[in-house]
Amino acid sequence: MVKFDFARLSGHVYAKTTMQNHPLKQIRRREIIRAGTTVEQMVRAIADMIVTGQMLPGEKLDEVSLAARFEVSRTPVREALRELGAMGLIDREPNRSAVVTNVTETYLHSMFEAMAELEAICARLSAERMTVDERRTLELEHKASMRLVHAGAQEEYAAHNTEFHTRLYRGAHNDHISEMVTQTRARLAPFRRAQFRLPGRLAKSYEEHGRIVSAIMRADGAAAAQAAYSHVEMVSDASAVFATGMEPGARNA
Amino acid sequence: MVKFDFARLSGHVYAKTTMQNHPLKQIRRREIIRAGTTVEQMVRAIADMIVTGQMLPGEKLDEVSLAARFEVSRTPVREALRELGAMGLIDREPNRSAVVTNVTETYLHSMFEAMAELEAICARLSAERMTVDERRTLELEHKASMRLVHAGAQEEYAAHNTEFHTRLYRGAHNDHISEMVTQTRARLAPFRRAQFRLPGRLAKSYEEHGRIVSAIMRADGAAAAQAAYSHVEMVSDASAVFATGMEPGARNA
DNA sequence: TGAGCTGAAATTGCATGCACATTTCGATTT
DNA sequence: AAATCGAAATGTGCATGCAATTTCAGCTCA
Repeated sequence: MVKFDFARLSGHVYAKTTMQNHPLKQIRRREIIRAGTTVEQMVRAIADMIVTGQMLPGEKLDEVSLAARFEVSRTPVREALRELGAMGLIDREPNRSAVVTNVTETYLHSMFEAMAELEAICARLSAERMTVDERRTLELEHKASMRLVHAGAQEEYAAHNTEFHTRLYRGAHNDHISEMVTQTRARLAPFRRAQFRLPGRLAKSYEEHGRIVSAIMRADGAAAAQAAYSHVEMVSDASAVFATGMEPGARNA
Repeated sequence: MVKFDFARLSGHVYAKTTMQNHPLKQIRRREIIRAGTTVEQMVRAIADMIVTGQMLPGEKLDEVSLAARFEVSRTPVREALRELGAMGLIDREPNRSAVVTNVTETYLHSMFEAMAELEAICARLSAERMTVDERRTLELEHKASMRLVHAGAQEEYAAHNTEFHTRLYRGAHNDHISEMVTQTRARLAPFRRAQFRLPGRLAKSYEEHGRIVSAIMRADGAAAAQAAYSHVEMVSDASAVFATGMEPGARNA
């Protein structure tokens, strides 16, 4: 049983919230330490494990193991699990262990479709509402990413890609839509992980981004929406390969 | 301090999940009794109180009072609060009491806009995908509601209205979009409650529904989307009157 | 052989208790 | 009288413990 190291999480120093029996009580609580409560940290940590594929769909999450792993009691673990359940990352049923959500193929499809629709909305709104600064940064960052394509830097391009889409969400200037699309994106992450490994996918992605950017630059909402929709469709197709080959629930702890 | 009666909730018989000291153990657990765990019931109960306006934005939800009210310990209360927080119905910060979410005016606006976009998507997809049965029922129910408009039956029309929109969500045949729009709708409920009291709103709503239905019947997705979008815009405008007049946070327990 | 039963082990649901944080309110000072 | 400080009161965060449920290995019997 490997214990979990909170400190690794998101590059922040970790300190237990409750300073029970701790001699150094004078450290300012969480003014320097941007970490939140134990539960919040656990939520992030577990969500991360699911989203990055360290935990596969169907895998069980039992409370005592998690409590041991994080070195806390079951109480905060239960709260974290409840929140993860609300986020849709795990399934919970009364009196049985939580399980990493194993979406059906049709539900997965509905999520990809929803993703396309939401991204299309964001692109359209971005085309209509982005400030000059936002537009300029979007275009600059996009052009800068060409280097990554030529270098074939998959990891780095993936990071750029996330940022690109986040810019689109923010550019829509609608917080609720941003939240919805961000959450949907997180839930789809496990199924989208390996897409940039497909040959030629990087260049294709870059080209599709280009279409979105150019539509936004000329404030053509309809074109931006269209470009964003088909971009997500491509990703969806590319991901479907992995999703179906995944044999969910196979690795049950 | 009035204690809460679980049995009143959603018309189902209530039985504590744990049968501690109960002689009748042979009743099949929760096959007949559709109630769920204590926490689930509390989530529903509290969400209901918020959504129906029995609890106003800004009102505090302290754990000990709730525990007393529901006659449980603080542990399940905390879990319920965590879930309500994830649903966006309450705000929680470490070491302070949960508070009924008091959305800012701009966030409220973003939710109404998101609602319009989502409803438009549902209407478009419904126009493209509804089965003949779904289309027929939608039209029949819509026409039947004319009676309620003439009678001025606000309560009944509100119920019909909910069902009408739910039909649209289901007709889109996309579970994830359904979930998103349903959740958004729930969060907006407190601000939309009184809209049918506005003079002439019933007839206007009926007319707008009619446009959506007719577009769906002739499978015109674009028109359906357009009609749905402007329908929600109307509701948004009608609700804004109440939202701004609400003076949130005024009634702090 | 295998389907069903049984009881112990593993695991979840909730109550209780204590440490720490925040808020409240009165005493003291200016 | 207003402002400030500090201690009691109120409330949250988490640990621990017990009852109830689920799981599963071993057994029974058709």
